[in-house]
Amino acid sequence: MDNSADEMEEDETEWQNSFVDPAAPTPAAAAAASGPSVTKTHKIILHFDLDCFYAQVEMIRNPALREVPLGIQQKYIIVTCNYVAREQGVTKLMSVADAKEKCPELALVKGEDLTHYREMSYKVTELLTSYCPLVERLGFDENFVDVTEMVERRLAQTVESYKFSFQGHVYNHISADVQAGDHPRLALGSQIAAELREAIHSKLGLTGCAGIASNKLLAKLVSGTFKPNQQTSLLPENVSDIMGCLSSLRKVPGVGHQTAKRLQALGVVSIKDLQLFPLNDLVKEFGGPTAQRLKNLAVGVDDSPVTCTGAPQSLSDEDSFKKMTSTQEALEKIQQLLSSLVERMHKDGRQPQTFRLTIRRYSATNKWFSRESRQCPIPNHIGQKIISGSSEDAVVQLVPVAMKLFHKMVDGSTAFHLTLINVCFSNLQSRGPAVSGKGSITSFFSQSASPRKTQTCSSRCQSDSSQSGDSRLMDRHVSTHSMITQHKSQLTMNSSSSSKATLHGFKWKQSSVVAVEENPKASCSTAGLNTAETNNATTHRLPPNVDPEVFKLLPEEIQNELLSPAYSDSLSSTSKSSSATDVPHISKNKSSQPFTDSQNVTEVKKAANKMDSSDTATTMSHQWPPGTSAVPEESITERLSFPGSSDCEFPGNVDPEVFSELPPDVQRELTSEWKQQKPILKVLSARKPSRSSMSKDRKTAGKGSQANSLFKYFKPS
DNA sequence: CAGGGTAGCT
DNA sequence: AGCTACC
Repeated sequence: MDNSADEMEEDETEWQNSFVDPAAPTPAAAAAASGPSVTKTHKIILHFDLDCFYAQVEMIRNPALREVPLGIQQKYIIVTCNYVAREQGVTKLMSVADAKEKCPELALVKGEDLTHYREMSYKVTELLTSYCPLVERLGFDENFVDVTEMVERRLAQTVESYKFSFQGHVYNHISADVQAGDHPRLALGSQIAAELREAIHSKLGLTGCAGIASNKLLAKLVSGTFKPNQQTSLLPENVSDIMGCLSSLRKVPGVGHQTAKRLQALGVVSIKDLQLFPLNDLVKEFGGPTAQRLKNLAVGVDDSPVTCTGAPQSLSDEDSFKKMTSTQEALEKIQQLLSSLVERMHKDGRQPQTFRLTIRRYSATNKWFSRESRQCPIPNHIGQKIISGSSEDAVVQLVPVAMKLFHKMVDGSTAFHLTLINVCFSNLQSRGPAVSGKGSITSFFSQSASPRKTQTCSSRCQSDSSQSGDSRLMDRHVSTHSMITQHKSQLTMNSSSSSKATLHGFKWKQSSVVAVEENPKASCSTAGLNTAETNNATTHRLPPNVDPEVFKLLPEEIQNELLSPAYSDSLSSTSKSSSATDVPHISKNKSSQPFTDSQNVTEVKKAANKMDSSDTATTMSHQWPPGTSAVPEESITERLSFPGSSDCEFPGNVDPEVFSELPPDVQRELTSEWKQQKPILKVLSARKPSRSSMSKDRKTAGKGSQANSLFKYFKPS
């Protein structure tokens, strides 16, 4: 069941190997194990895809929602829905009207504010990153992980070949010849995938699918073959099967609408068409590189590396609407968007150098895409205000800047009709001690300074957990993985503890999530209380003169020595309280009343209990020992927020206790009323809705705009 | 396409 | 600045 013990000897040699010859990706170890193919350097890529992500996040926030059909609504469409709703015929991207027709009982949660999703999304990425540094995000709910090196290490230290069994499904699996060729590595990959999925579940409460294959394309394609909460490995001999099964070229990631249309014009509609289509003709249409890439994709070849995503390169906020026809409306919308964007930017900690405004105009024909944008540098003094937390000032000074850009696109004196406005900060710079020229891994260590792309992550992973004498649980990685915590702080991944700044923008610095630790039981109930203590737990900052690339290759004790001064900072988690659009949650339609409030509590608990036991992987050939399945029960129940919970935001004159005694339908009605009345505009601090924000602090900004009045921007100048 | 993000190439 | 792609 577990690795027998082969111990730290192994580790040491590993370290030395890496240290001595950092350039060779897989040194002796690779050759040692299994077979001839060494140079081939077949990669093992994992693709993770969380199940109905937004719905899961909402179900964690309010577990009562687990039992009812739930849709996440943005404007008039259901962007995703839970599996209860899917059973009733609701699908992604269905209109609210259609969805309600299919399922009158559908509970709806507004999902336009992405805050919670974004936060959870980064927690997942961070968690994965803490096990293996090569992680690439794709949207909020998918991640690629290159585990090639981790696999090699395990291969090198595993003697018993019978251990190479697959976890989860194997695509089109027929023969059980698990020994051949790449199978052992894929099998190890599937074991890692299972462990990572389990970690995501136990630490974050989320379920998802994984695909295991030799490249990103294949991993992604195969991950969807068994849908909720399962995983599938793809053997090389079945690559053509999975490619052949694709119903159209559009199913190939990388072939979008436009590309598909151009191919269609050439008479290429199926995968097979593309496989057989002469490369030369393809080159004429797409150019060399793209043509080759397309041909490769058609046969399941994809050499694109897993590229560390790191912290986002831009932050944006947008809103769409049916029609906007006046400059006044635009001004207000821009102001509103800027307020939340500036706050987010502040939490990120980096200073944006560029601002961009984009719009979408209505036009009966050609109504789909076509956005226009204008951008400009952000004056330093404004940037400073953003990072220093003078958010209101920053907004006040940015609004005129934005309006200038607006008027470069929109002539305020003639009629217009807009359907979307987007504001964006980009060219994000981290101030802070010299990020070594490389622009690399440093970021993962530094706490206030930049993340940045860490190109390709230098191809080598550092230690993973694997040394485990017996707990093959990667939890052990806490000790080997450098910047993780040293002692078991039990922090709880989830929040409620808060840190002023540096949130998910880049949590990269020190994976907070991972600090959650054996003893999940204890952690959560105390989470809310302990935060002050747990927060300054332990992260380390690399001494300035230490090259991180080198650092990570060092043996653990040396690392520890280098790091000895404590670290500060916050663990992830966010002060939820600040979000105005936060709460009310169940917006329902009349016809049904899912729960009464007394039920509410018990239902919620039930739901939480169900959680873990129910779905782990399916055809797993072997299950976790009972004890290891770390149940996040408390952490889940802690998060609940239904009417009456402290999570809820009530108008000032409403006593939550009283509120909770009201009949549920009354609660709902009140809740939705408040929601509608509450303008999205988050009031930045505890301040009054100071409408007058613009009038104070007139600094005669270096150039343009005395902020005296914004009216001058109503017209083009 | 919807919706609210992202990233990369040109 | 725009397009294409991804979720």
